[in-house]
Amino acid sequence: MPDVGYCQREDVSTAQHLSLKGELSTVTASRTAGSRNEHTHRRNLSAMLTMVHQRGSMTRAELTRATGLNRSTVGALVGELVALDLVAETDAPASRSVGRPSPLVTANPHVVAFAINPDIDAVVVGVVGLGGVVHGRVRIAAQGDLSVTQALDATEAGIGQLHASMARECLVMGVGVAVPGLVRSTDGTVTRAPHLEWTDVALRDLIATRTGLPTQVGNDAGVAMIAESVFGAGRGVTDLVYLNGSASGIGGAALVGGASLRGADGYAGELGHTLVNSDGIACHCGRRGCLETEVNLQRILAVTGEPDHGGQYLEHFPANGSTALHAELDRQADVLGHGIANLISVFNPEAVVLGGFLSALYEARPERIAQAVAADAFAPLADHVRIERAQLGENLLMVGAAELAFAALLQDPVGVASGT
Amino acid sequence: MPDVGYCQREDVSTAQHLSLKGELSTVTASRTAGSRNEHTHRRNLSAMLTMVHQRGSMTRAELTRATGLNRSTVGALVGELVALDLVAETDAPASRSVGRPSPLVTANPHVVAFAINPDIDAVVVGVVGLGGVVHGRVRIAAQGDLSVTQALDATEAGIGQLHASMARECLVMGVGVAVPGLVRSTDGTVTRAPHLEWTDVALRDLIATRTGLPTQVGNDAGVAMIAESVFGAGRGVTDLVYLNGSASGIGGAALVGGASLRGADGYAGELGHTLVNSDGIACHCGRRGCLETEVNLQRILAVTGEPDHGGQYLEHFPANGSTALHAELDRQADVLGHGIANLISVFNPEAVVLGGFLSALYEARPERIAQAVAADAFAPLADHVRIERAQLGENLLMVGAAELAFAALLQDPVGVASGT
DNA sequence: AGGCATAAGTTGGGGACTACAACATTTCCA
DNA sequence: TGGAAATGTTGTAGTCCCCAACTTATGCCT
Repeated sequence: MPDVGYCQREDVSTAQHLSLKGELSTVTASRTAGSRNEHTHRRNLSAMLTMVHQRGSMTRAELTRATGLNRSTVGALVGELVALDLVAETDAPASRSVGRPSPLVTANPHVVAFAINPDIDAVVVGVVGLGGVVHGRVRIAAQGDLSVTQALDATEAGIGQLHASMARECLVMGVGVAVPGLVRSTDGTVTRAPHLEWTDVALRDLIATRTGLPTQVGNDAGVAMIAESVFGAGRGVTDLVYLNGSASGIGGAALVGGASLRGADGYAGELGHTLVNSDGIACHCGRRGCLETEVNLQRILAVTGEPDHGGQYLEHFPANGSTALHAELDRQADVLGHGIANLISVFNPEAVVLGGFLSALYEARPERIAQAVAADAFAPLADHVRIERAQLGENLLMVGAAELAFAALLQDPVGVASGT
Repeated sequence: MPDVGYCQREDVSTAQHLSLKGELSTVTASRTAGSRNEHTHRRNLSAMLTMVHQRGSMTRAELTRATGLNRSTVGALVGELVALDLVAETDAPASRSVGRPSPLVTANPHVVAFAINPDIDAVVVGVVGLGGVVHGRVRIAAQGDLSVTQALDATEAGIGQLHASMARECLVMGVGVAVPGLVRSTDGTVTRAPHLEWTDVALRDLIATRTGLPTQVGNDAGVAMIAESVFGAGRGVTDLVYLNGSASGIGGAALVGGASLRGADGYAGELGHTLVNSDGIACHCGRRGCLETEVNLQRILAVTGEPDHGGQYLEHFPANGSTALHAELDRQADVLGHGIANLISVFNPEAVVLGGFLSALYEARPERIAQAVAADAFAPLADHVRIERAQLGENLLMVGAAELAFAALLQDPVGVASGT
């Protein structure tokens, strides 16, 4: 019997996000010759659970239309999800139209995942339910720079705290971790996290053993992109580029044909290290003129003369700042526009979503960035692209990391939920 | 993971083709739509036909192992493909191992597609069979620059010539077109082909009405990438970047998680217009220092003082050229290395495949390019990436374009073949 | 208030597909 | 020459979905 879900880590990691990606290497399959009819059933359950999770409540009628399946089929499938306690059916809300009211199907928010985000000075731990509901979060400050051991301790402590305050009926599906660094997708190892100064940390296994829960690890920008694409500015978009500006640099990720861009090892999407200015300053990556050295919060703080206390300008720049600040914002807006145009040439996205201080920069200089993009990119590509600010605020990484943990459940509701 | 090759992400490019059969409208919602039992059958047939098409002959036993399906199921499926005349079963070759010999299943090379490649001075038309066999090709020269009408006439003439010489039993599945320019994937319109000076040409419909055959249009680099990924240097690779250097510029394409990168409108992959040198010369795209202005065959010809007569240096550079040539090759090798490093940061590919004069450049300066890549890219990404020369020669675009035409058949053998 | 139209859930029959097991066939090797 | 290994073939059972007919629930109109 294939014990789907927890024990097969490769399964879950390749199935990250919404899409099923088959591989052509067929050697591994011979053991678990999958029953195909059964798989049809699983796919339909998966599609249905994914819909109510992502789109919120839906009536059974809406589910019928959305899936194209027969009413009777939908009824049976929903019943199965209800029996697994993954969704709940409630009576229809008052009078919306003629006809017999259709029951409302809602993802059970008490099916939860823990979300972990280790950063330089703290670990943030949250608990997130199906539907993207953040039930709670705690921030556990580090003493000095965050070591791996500290991170593990904080993870355990945070989960413990949240566990105590959680509703009794909560069902924990797993742990999702968003790490600011390169994460190898095959085994969830943090190959290199520059700001944490971590190298080759087998984080997935460490957290999995510490917590006893199935764990998934992802790059923070990738995780944020997933969150925005499912619940935020990228809703319903299949091709988008996400750029996040934090105090420590620019992270990037892309959604390509509805699937997140992973690359051969999971390292894809280092969009902060694409060239925007050959004459620029040296980047810590060894190159010169990377996007993240030219469009950079520290350089803005240097102009304003402020110390960096972490969070300023991640949402807004002052409209009445100094001339020097305005000049620097102009410069960075131009460079960002060039960088975006470059990415548009590569990805032809439907939308470009900006988070962190890039969102603030876009708020401050929307037309300037749009002009730089229009000037640089091929017209057919630039014409249709939407530039948008990220919509999910402080819960961005929590929701996204939880999404990592939910992926296995969403892909195979019966296998994962009934095995628990 | 129970499912192997037969559960790949549905290909958007083929979805549009299905719609003309008046199929279910579930195509548009394929990401979330429900799955049916008949889909299972279709996917399995598709997987099997795709395998014999791409890998060449396989025994039924190999198919059984590769799909993980039951022997009886495979027998029935193969029988169906034989009945449709899409594959042929032949007796096993002499004694390869113990046991009853397994019949050899081979894609029927007489199931063919026409491949069209309009270029500045000519249209090349070919006829390609399943399995990637090029049965024949003709080149029809243009008078002056190639107009759309000329291209259509040449297409018709070329198909006519090839038709006359084709085996009687050939079954024509459609037409695939490789165009040097931006092609909108939704309707096969050539939005802009700079070197042909075409703008907004509804090429798919024009050729479809002219020939009476279902037609697919793609960008030439994308088409070449598909060919290399299926039959050439990118065999078995799911994440690769392809760069092709022609006399008129650099085309690019990427394979991402086993699917070709298309973008929202199909324009993705303009890798020749990514920045490599802010101080570089102006590009026809309006920017400065694009990869294709810095790594450029014309600039090499300018150094050697030769006139451009089309085909030189697309395979080899002379080892004993002038000092100026060598200096220029060095410079271009360095720039190409930087550009590749940039793309590696973005895509984290398993392989980078170089075609056209870039292949010749890599042959001439392998270590120099490798060094530039290693110096610029993150070590974890650069370490594993293979840089390779394209393997398919003059048939590259023929095979790739035919692949466009075969896509619908490969995805739904019964629907397409029995409808013919 | 009571029918009528609309919309949707429910139930049972039928079709399509795959798995499995038992049996038949072919080849290699001792 | 017979046994082992590998494979094809056939019939049964199980799963899943669709369809049609029936039932239930609501809004609207007379």
